[in-house]
Amino acid sequence: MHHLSEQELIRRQTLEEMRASGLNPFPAEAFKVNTNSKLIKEGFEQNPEAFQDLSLAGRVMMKRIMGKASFAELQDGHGKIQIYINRDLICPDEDKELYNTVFKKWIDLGDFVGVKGYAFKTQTGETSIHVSELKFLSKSLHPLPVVKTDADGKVHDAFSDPELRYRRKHVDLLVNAQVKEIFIKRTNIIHTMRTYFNSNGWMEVETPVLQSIHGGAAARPFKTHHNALDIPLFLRIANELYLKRLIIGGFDGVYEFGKMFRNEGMDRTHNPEFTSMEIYIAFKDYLWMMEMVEDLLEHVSKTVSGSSIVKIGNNEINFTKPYKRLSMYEAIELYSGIQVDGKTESELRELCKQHHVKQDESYGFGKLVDALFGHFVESHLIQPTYITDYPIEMTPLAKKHRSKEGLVERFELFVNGKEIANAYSELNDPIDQRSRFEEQLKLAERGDDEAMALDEEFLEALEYGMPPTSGLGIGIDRLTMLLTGQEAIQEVLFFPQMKPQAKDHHSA
RNA sequence: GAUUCCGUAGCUCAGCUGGUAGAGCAAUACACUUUUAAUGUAUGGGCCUUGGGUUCGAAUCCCAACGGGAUCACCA
Repeated sequence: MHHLSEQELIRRQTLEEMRASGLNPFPAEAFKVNTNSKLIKEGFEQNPEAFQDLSLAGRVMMKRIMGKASFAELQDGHGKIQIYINRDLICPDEDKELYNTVFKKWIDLGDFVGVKGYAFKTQTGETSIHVSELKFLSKSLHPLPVVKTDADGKVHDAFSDPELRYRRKHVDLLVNAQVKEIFIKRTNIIHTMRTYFNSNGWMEVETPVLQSIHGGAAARPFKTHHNALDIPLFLRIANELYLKRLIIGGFDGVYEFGKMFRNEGMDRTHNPEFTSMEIYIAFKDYLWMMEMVEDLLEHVSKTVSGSSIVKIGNNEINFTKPYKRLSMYEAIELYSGIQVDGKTESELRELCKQHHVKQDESYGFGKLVDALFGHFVESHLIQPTYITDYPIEMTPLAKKHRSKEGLVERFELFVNGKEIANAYSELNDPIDQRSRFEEQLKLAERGDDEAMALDEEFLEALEYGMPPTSGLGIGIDRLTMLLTGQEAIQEVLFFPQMKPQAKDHHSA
């Protein structure tokens, strides 16, 4: 138990006084509501008669007491509304305790109350509730930050410390209205995507989070242990191989929204667990997938933002299809003048050294190309742009390009300088897949710690035959950041991972 | 991981070149029957992140730890 502040002590004392007087600070019975703050504010003007018999409930966020009449602000799930409380109206008899003691003294900011009454306009024109009944619903023992907005819309005493905001998201959500909007949008994004997929007949599925081989991506995993089997298990870094096994099993289209776990660095764009959406469609290729993705994103943007143009920082991103397409080699040449095609690994390494591009001896041809791309191109790709046709070495799960030697049928979608989607024509030749895994093992021996592991079960599944398939992965957190104009992943996660808090030295 | 800045009341912040703390809001008390960052008067509230050091004296200077922000590198 931490040391109680003066204000916390006072609230606990108030709690005792309430109990002593017979007023339950945490009553069990439901309080029936028939409206909410938003409905009243949006509807009262046009149809005042419909707002004469109201019952609503929420937190008291502000009290303005003026003797025998007071104003307060009530916040419910839809916003805030002002309530007007007149002593002689809520206490028509001699007993004025409800007003003088319960309302004025015992109700603290953050407490829940239920009110009944009718809507009206105050002298200054604000739609408010004229309260005839007041019921105490729940006590708040921990004071909330009091954030005020003045007539010019300027926010005073904002609850703005990022660490506190992230650690106490419940407080952030309560006092910073725009935070809630981000999460409503996030849910809408996911809902819209799901509806789009379902309407095409693709099926939502679930695949294992605990995996004995962490395949499907290049990343360091979290390791755990299963006691009964006495085997190590890993939290998934990807679900790709399982979803392909479902395509092998005969589904035409499967998708999964799910958490992935990567045991790597944390910063404003990386959380150890993050949400990805992966979808696999049989009898399609990556060219088809590009058309699907641009159609999907335009649709999602319009549905959740009302526009296909989204502002982020100083940039205006236009999600209207179609998107620009550039092969990886074209992109590198365009932004650096370097021609990659036909170069050898050692020639590329020399070029990297010349341009101070980070690389080391473990890098194969593919990673050197990727290093050049990251150095010269990525930050320029502000408007949605498909980068296509990647070197075979860096993409062991994609099908060889139908016409270009040494490349695979892959694209990544870049928006605002960051990758938000990755897709292939999936490799379905089990012989080729085995040799690609073996190439990965060689890279691992050279010291590439991101090289992929060989998965015998997956290879066996492939041998049964997989139809030509296109697969896509979209980072949902990143997409949400884009569509809500946020620059930190912590802003789009309810509970971002935080370092453990320092111990309280004052506690016994 | 590297660089850099920061850590003062419940919240947002002042505290200059070292002399053991201030404001607004919140809280407490009183006044006030249409206010809205309500107002007026009064009051209480701080191991100044932690641990060392320099000094007669440290919130202030130095070192370290812990926590955080920003930028860069890697990953989605």
